[in-house]
Amino acid sequence: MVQSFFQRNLQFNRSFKKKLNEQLMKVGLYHSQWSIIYYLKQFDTTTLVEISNYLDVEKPTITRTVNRLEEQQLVVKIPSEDKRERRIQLTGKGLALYEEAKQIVDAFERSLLTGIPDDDQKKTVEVMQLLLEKLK
Amino acid sequence: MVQSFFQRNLQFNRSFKKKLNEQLMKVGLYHSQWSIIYYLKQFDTTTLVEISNYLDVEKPTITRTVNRLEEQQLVVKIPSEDKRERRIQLTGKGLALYEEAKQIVDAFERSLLTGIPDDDQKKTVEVMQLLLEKLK
DNA sequence: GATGTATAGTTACCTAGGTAACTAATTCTA
DNA sequence: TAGAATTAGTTACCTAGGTAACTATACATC
Repeated sequence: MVQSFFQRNLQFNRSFKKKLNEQLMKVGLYHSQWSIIYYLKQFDTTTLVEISNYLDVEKPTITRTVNRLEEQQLVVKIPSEDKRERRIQLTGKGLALYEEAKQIVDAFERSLLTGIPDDDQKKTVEVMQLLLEKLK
Repeated sequence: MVQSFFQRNLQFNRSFKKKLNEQLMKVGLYHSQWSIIYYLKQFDTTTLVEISNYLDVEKPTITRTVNRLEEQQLVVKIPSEDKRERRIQLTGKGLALYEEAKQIVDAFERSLLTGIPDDDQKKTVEVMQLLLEKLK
């Protein structure tokens, strides 16, 4: 049975998330938590809406994941001047975990990408980017 | 902020599933239900384990989705000689829905892929396939 | 033939995504 | 400036993925 372009992508994605979760288990994180921690590291303080826009994930999903990070004391929510929003920030513990997780994720991604020519990687990213734009 | 190869793939995948679900809503299906119906159409009768192996999705997930298809009377479970297994089959209603959904999915996928050169598509599939094998 | 192992499927429970509808605060506008 | 519209975030509830542990049947082996 021939698999369509998209079926293949769905399948790759399931496997990738599974293995990435396995790796991140070493530091007690899930991949969605990692995405948020990674974003927070780059931007110091941010809001739920900013995370939602950047990751293109709906707000309720982000709310839930951030709450779990807060329970683990990896982030704190700081009241803002605009009383609607609360600025989210990595704690010391969160920053330390970032460093640990970064090693793991980098090694994992490198191990997957080695042996795949740069041109092929670039072309694939181009195609994904184009498809993403067409979806919107 | 530069997005990694994999972050981009995760994002594309979220958007793709979202839009595919929107399309399939027209016939009251979710994309995971569609994957199973599509597989059943090709193989006439099959088992839960076969579906699980082919889609590379764990058994409990398949169990749940197949049960929902059964509730909608799109599939039936037929007792087998081997009393452990139950062979799963599309009903008439399921087959009719397959035809409807196929039109929708084909049109959706075509609209996304038009304008993307065949070579680029092929290269992308190659890369995904290679990455998938490396994951195992 | 009894016992141990493998297989099909289910149940319970976890995270990750979504939508709809809501509150509270802010901003826009007539 | 009062009222309308927008925005930040939350709550409730849906499907989709996962793991662990279980039952029942089948098969293998001693």
